[in-house]
Formats: sequence, structure tokens, C-alpha cells
Amino acid sequence: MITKKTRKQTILEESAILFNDKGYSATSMQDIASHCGVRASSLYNHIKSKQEILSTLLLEIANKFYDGIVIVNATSKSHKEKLQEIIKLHIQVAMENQNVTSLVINDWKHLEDPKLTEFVALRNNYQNMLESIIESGMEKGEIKKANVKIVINIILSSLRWIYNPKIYNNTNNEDLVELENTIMDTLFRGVIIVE
Amino acid sequence: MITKKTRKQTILEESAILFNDKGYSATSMQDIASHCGVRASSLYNHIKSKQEILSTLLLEIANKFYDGIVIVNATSKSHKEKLQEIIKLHIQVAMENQNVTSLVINDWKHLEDPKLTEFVALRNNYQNMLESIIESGMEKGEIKKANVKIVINIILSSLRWIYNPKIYNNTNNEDLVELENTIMDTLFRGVIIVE
DNA sequence: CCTACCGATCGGTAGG
DNA sequence: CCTACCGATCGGTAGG
Repeated sequence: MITKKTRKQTILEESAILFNDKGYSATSMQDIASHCGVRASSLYNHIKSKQEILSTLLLEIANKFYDGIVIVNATSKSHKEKLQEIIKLHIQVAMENQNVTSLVINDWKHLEDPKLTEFVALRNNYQNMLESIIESGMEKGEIKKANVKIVINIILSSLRWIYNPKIYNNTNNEDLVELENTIMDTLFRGVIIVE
Repeated sequence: MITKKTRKQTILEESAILFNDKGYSATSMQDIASHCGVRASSLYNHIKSKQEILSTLLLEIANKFYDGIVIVNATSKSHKEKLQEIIKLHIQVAMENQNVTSLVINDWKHLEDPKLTEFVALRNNYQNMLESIIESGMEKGEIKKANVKIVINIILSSLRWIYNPKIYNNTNNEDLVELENTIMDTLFRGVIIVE
């Protein structure tokens, strides 16, 4: 069954593309309206404000990432395997929601309370869960001992370039497999050949 | 000799902080002026436009990164050592210019031509130089063979979190050494313990 | 460095 | 969905 796209969905999708392209502040309601083929004032029949567009997009994607890590964490795998699953899932969610995921890097700072607090909490929960998995892995001798905060920032940051449709363009499944494998290999085993 | 900070330098520094905080578009000339203790119209005695502030900041930092990689590349070290030196230098330049370096991620897209073209050229030259070093290293068996574009994006992206003063706050030299060592070790040898 | 002011555009509302 | 319109703010200029 093909469900017809509602006007609200169209507005959200076009906004995500524009925010990603020009940033939230530099995107006007005129921009969004013209990409939807209506007048700016007509947008307000579907959304309350520009801010509501941003918060809807960001909370939805933040919840997707958070739900994913909760599911992986609930399995009975080793810490090393959990880390691997989390990174793979992270890549998949990012690729399926590329235009929205990229907003997580820049435009979240334009969120206003109470949505800002909600978003930051989800983000912190995600990081804390990842932190405790890596810490346990270090204690069990599965993961190399190092400053956990630094390691987490390196791992999460190293994935961010794929959020940007202009840097990475997911064309087919073969590419996605190579991407996953290269990222996993680089992060897990490093770039140099140990002599 | 202590040279007195010119008003123009103050404007550039305060703008970098504000752009970093709110983004270029969401920062008004009023914001910049009030942080400098003058009226908005007075700024125009020192700078031509808001756009000129952005381009001055971005071209200066882009040139610093580019000059650095050129110097390292001109040495007679191995490709592996060159890569190591480039990453270390990258971290150092980023930490010495944290507020400006963070603009390289987001606000460069608000540059207008011809400065935009100039900036993108410097960035491409940097990446191409890094690419050829890594490719040579792969051929010589110093660096593991993999898709070079993906590896470069992982490496450069993994450093970006340190640009943000809110994520990483460089307090003393000891921290910087730990940061450098952890990044180098993670990127070069990976996070897991190979059994 | 200031005051005074410009046209343009912003997000959003009223009313049909 | 539209036209008409609102007050506020934008980057920037004139003139002293």
C-alpha cells in the first residue's frame, strides 16, 4: 500500500534539505514555501513555526539513534561486538536519514527550550551508554585502555562526514558494504601496517 | 615588545567567537558591535562588510593548514612518518586557532565568490596532498591498502571534535600530549586488542 | 567614534 | 490555499 505523502511531510523533507544546504538561520520560510510550491503564509496551516520544523526533525532522528543503541546494548554480546554493532547501526541510520542526520552536527544549536533540553538529554544518554560499553570492554581486555572520552569523540566524530550528502553519496549497496568494512577496519585495527 | 591589539583584530576575534557560537547567519553586526563596545555602524570604519570578516578569518586559517602540509611534505621522511607529522601539526594549528578552526566545518558555506573558490581550492589542495602521501604509503607497504577517499575522510573527520571549544578545552600541555598520543594511537593502531 | 536613517527581508497573523 | 499586511530586525550608508 502506497500512502500519499502529506503536505506536512513534504514541508519537513524540503526543510531538511534546505537547512542542510544553507543552515537553519539562513533558510527563510519563503525558501521552504517556494520549494513546496506554495506561499510562505500557507505553511502555517501545517506547522506552527519555523522552530517547530527544526525540533520535529531533530527529535525524531535523535530518538532513532537512541533507540538503536538501547536495543544493541540489551543483547548478550561481548563489548567489542556491541561496539561493532553500534557503529554499523549508526552508519545505517545515518545513511537512511542523511539530510536530517547532518542537522545533528550544526543546527541543533538553534533549538529552543524545552526541545533543546530534550535533544541534549538524548545525545548525552547515547554517549553515556557508549562510554560504559567501551569502559567495560577496556576492563575485560577487549578494547585498548585509553582516555574513554577521547576515544568516544574520535569514533563518533570519524563517522560524521558520511552525514553530508555532498561528501558521501550512497549510491548502491556495494558501496555501503565497502564503507562499513573500511570504517570498521580503520577504527578497530588502525591505518598502519605493524611491522 | 607588546604590540597593541588593533580594533580590527578585536572585531575579528569577537566575530570568530560569535560565529562559532551562533553561526554566521545568526550573528548580527549588532552582536559583534556590542561585544566590541561600539555601535554597529562604527564597525564599518574597520571592515568593509560582514562577509569580509568571514573571508578574512577563513582564508587565514586555510592558508595556515595548507602551509603546514606543504612543509611536512617537503621533508624526506617515510610516508608513515609524514602522515604522523601532518596529524600532529593539524592538532596543533587547530588548538592554537580553535575559534577560527571551527568555522571551517560549518560557516565556510556562507563564503561568497571569489573567496569561496579560493577557500575550496586550498582545502582541495590539502586533501590531494594528503591523499598522495597515503597512496604512496599504501604502495610501499607502510599503510594498509583501502579506499583512500574513505580513509582520508575518516582521519580528517575524526579530528574535528577538537575544533569545538565546548567539546575539547585545551587547558595545559599535559592534556595536549595525551590528546596527541591517544589520537595517533587510535588512528594508527585501532581501538581493539588483537588476540 | 556617533546619530539618524535607508530599503529589504524576516517570521508570523488576519481574514476570507 | 491565497492576498494583504504587521512590527522587528537585518546589513549598510550619509554626514558630522
